[in-house]
Amino acid sequence: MVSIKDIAKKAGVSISTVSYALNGSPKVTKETSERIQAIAKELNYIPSAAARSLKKRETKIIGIYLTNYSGAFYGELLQGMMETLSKNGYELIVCSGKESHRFLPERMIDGAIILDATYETEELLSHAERGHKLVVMDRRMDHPNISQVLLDNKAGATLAIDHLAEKGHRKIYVVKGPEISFDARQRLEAVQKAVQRYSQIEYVEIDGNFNKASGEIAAKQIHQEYSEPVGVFCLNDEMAIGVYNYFSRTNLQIGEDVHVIGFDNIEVSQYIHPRLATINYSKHKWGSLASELLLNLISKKQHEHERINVSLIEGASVRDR
Amino acid sequence: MVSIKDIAKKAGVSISTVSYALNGSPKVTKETSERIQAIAKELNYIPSAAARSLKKRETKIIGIYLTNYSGAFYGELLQGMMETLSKNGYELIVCSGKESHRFLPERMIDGAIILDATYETEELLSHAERGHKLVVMDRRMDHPNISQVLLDNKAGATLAIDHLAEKGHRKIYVVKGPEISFDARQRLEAVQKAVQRYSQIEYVEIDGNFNKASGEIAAKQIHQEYSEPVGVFCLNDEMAIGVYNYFSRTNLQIGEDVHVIGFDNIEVSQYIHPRLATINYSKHKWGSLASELLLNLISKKQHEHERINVSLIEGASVRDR
DNA sequence: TCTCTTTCTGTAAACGTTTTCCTTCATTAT
DNA sequence: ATAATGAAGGAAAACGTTTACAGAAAGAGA
Repeated sequence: MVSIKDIAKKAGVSISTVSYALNGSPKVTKETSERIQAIAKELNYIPSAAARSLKKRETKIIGIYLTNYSGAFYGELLQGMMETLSKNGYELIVCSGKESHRFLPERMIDGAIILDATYETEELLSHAERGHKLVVMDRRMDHPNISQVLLDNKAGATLAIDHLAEKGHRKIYVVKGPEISFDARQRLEAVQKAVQRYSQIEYVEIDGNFNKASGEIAAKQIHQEYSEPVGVFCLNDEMAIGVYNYFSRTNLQIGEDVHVIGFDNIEVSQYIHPRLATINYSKHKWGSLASELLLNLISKKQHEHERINVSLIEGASVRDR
Repeated sequence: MVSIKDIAKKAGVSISTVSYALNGSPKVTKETSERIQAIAKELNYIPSAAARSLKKRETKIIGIYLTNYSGAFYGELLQGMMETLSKNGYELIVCSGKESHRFLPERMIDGAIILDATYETEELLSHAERGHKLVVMDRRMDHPNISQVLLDNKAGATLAIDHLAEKGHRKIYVVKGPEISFDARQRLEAVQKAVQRYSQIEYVEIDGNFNKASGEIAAKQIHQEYSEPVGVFCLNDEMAIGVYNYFSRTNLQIGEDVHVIGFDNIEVSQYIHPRLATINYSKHKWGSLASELLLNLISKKQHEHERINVSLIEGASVRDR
């Protein structure tokens, strides 16, 4: 591997001059600088990231922690992050797997964005305590080294229940999410509050796990109890897909007998029939905002709390009763 | 930041002893070792990744290069990679964005898996030439530092055409992929060859881009020219979804008037109606095999070429004419 | 001519590890 | 008693940068 030492030798200057030249410092004359640059190129010089980050104590890399990459869900989100970060000279890497947790404390990355409910809050806190910068998207945390940007789950869940109620539904099922998910808990809480406002509504909770399989299981239960048209609020779209899937094998029709609304507006939701009513929000903005807050945290050292707005998307999966 | 120097001072030993103790070397007695470990824990010591990789010239991190993260497609693939890698003490990071190309030459990662047609073959070659280890999944390359694992696109495309022909289709449209994609080129080539075997088949190519939008545009053309039932082979499932989407707004029915088969068997394909006929392969295996080859390349320094088998999945989207 | 700036370049320390040699000391064999 | 062996630990170099500081040369002001 060719290092600045080799360049220095070839150029007949010291390594510091090479370093200055390569970093465009004004401390070295234009001619020398250009001569050095030329030699560097000629020798195919590439700096060592390890050496540089050892000395500079930064890597210009940000990590995003995800539980699993599945779901078209993440595409837009990551795109939003990448754009904001690369505009500011940072790179994004996607991390998963228990061992990757070490990236932050070992200073392999300059900061982390967390969207992984299995990451212990304790652990995050200890990182923050050590001076590492974090943005959480999946929990509420208050610490000078942690910013947060959360979905307005409460508004979204309320919107969903109101939509079903408005369409005349009196019997409403809610397919819940996993206990570990902050979003799931917040959505459920809002549902419970919203539903209280409608005294005539009969409300039933069914366990769910945010994946298609649990949507199918929930659908089965709904099917077995079925006697009249019902509304079903799946706390995410993926479970709603599971519900569709189940009912496609029965004689009950989505949007006729079973009225379904989801949450997230994932890409598939617009391609299934009937179009899934759901709660939408900008994944792109969520990602870019999270990145922005992280950069602020790193440079200006100020932590902030932001919220992402949601809106209702109507679909033929929910119609008048 | 606490370093081994601090530990050494507190333990009253030299830094080399600390290093040995922390790395479980037999050069230091069990008692000393345990004492040092305890002090390390007490001081909350975390090693510096930069310092270590500077010295050891390895990071135990593998990078996978993707163009864009969209598509449920990647979930399983990455899962397969992660499993194989973590079993061998490696971490996986997902890289995107032009700047992330530097990770490999700067030795931030020990090897890379390429699934990104926009990555120049030239560039890959120059990395390999420098001694870096690569596995390509999206092109054919022959170099001692490069292994490859490709889909059997030829078999898949042939299977698709044969399936349509077998179902009695005489007019077949092929919605192509982008010129830049190796998979697209291979599939098209195989289609052209396969179609020659059926003299009575009328065969039409339509441009496509591997995304839903181009599927819709292709569908529009097919619709305009429509006179009798046709078969449509979309070179990937995503475009097939676009075709579904277009025809859902017309009076022509998929599986009745327009018979569609895709390629990839992405998750959505089984949730749309009618079920999309497609060419399937194990994304999990593709990923784990790629990782395995990379590890072999790194440890045993031998390069290999592998192929992933494909199979036909029938669906109601293709029926007898 | 001498000193004072200014402009350029070099010296050397530092970042935090790993690892190759040494040194020391105790144990055993002769 | 002496030499040989082995065990335990230490000193120091090395990995490839960055950067504070020092030094030299050259031009300008006195």
